[in-house]
Amino acid sequence: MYIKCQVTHKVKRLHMATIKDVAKQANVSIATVSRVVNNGPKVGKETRERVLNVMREIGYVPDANARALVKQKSDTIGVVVPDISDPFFAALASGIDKVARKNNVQMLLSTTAVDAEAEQKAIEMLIERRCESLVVHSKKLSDEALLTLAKRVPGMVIIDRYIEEIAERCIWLDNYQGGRIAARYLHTLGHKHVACITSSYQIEDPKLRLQGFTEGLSDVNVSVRCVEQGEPNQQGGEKAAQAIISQHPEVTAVFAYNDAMAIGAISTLEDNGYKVGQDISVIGFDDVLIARYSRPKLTTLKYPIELMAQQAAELALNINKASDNSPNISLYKHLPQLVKRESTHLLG
Amino acid sequence: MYIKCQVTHKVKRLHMATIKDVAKQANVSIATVSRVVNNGPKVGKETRERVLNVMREIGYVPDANARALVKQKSDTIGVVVPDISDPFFAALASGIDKVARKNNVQMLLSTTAVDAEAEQKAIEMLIERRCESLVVHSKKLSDEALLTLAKRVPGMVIIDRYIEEIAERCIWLDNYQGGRIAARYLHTLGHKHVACITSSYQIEDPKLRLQGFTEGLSDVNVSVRCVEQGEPNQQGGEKAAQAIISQHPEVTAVFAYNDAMAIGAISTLEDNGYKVGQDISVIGFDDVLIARYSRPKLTTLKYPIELMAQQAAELALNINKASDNSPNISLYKHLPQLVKRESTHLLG
DNA sequence: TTGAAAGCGCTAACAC
DNA sequence: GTGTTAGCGCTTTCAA
Repeated sequence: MYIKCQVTHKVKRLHMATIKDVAKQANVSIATVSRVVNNGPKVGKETRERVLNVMREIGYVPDANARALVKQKSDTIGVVVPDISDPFFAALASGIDKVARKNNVQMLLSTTAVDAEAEQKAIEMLIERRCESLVVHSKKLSDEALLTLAKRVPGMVIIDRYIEEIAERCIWLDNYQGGRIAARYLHTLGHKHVACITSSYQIEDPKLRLQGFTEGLSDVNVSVRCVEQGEPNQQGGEKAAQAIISQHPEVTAVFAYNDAMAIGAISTLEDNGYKVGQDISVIGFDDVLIARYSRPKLTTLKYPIELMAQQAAELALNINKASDNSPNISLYKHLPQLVKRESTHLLG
Repeated sequence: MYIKCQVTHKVKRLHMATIKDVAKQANVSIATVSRVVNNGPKVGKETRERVLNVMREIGYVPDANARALVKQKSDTIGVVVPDISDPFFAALASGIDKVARKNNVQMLLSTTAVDAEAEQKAIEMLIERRCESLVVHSKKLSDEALLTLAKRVPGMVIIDRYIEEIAERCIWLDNYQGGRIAARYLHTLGHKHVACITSSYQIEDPKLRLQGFTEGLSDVNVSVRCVEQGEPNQQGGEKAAQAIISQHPEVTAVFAYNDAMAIGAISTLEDNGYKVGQDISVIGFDDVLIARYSRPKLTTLKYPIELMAQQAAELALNINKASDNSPNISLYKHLPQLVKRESTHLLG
């Protein structure tokens, strides 16, 4: 028994100080220590001082895991995104982080490949960690899978996707209208020969944007000359533009799936002697950082992702508190906003 | 007593299923359930099946907090950065996330304002969460403060900063040499009238880069014509360039503190009739995404932050395992690499 | 192969 | 004001 105690003690030295250590040193009970740690109400001024000092001395740091265990909550908001190095998702994460900080909550980030299984696992991991709030960007999981998950986790909200059954927990962008807005603008500028660069990824967003674009255009009796697919990055945009100018030299305006593709397209166009913003118009989508840095500055549709992320975080955090059961769902649908810069021009 | 039990039971229904629920349902002890959850060795095949089924049925998800408590480790790597929406730090986070995923570890992100107290608190919070590994980017905390923290947390590594006493836990970039490299290159191109745009933030990096730049230049008998300070962003670069062209029109080359400032400078320059890459050269620092998207494409010094972050994460993770006590510290110092693109030109 | 029991560090009654 | 105590959900000996 002696030996065991000694060993235990020895091991302890390597670990962090616990509430017991503080209690012993300060000659109080652990309850009292707990009270001063949590700024509890009934603690003698002198006692509090003494405990505080001991805490400082031995470098006591409360164990959040233990606390989470007994309180049944971890003050953590979980976030699922495909890739944090993508500026779009960085903005998303940043928005969530801002409201998390304001609410004294930590952000736990889980990245996924763009892959259903990875998405499922990422969410599961956050549930294991007992995140009471979750903001999930998922493109690959089925509606059913997401629904099941949502049922299990009341504080889970979906961002960038609309699922009717849980509409009150979806913060999303109307991609279809985005396409229409682009179409209308190009029409206003007088363009009759337009092309569209879309993403080859099999998710809804590009389809909806293209559909909105096409329909918006056909409303004014112009039809899309050609649709080029590609990876949704600069290179994809470059290749697509190549195809467009070689096969459809009559085109005077291009609507790209996102800013990266738009900028890739611009690069190809300029390299081939076109003056973007004079000879040809290019319009992007998202309005990420590069849209402002590019030359010519990119006309694009602003995806207010940071704002949406903040809203999503707020929602996720609030569901668990006072559940405002009359949410104004109409506020959850966002519309992209046209940002006119230099890459588009009035025809003729 | 009855009442209490009932109440307890009622509350339980709202919460997640626990190991006990599984045990009861499957008619085994919690020890057995634990074994199957952790793929323990000695469990009867039939028993395992039964337990697995029950787990699925009642949707059991182990509580990571409880596990962390008893195992005294949380399989979490903590990261401290000022602002995740900054592409530079997004890249840093992404690097860490990659190795975290590979090691089945979650990433806990803590952002700070650029402020000593916030940095301290961020780190403390991660210690509370019992992150066994930490990667910290801190510019405002003093060496002493960082040293104290490092002593308390063996798995803490510092990134983007060198502190001699814990050199074996610092992954850093030689900013001074970066400045020299820029100087040498500009000299090679024949420039004699050069300016420097530096950051007004009071941290070491800009000072070192400027010092390296100045000394590198004076080695070849050219002196820096003027040094403009500004916020380390596009706008700061714009203003600085304004000052340079109005006060020192003879300047033919500019070394900017970072890519954002460089691009701001380019923007002002072009707006004032200069052809960057022909009339005047601009060189940036970092090589973030925008350097490749800008027009002209930016010549810059690559800060291999993602690589460094991976190395930092690897180091932080390994310190706690087999402590390789003969680390090759020389590998921890990184050199920025010149990336020649279009914003610089041979003079004359 | 399985179960009983002792905690991990902490909070929250409840008692004094 | 302060202490005692019963867990939170889990892992891990030690017995059986």
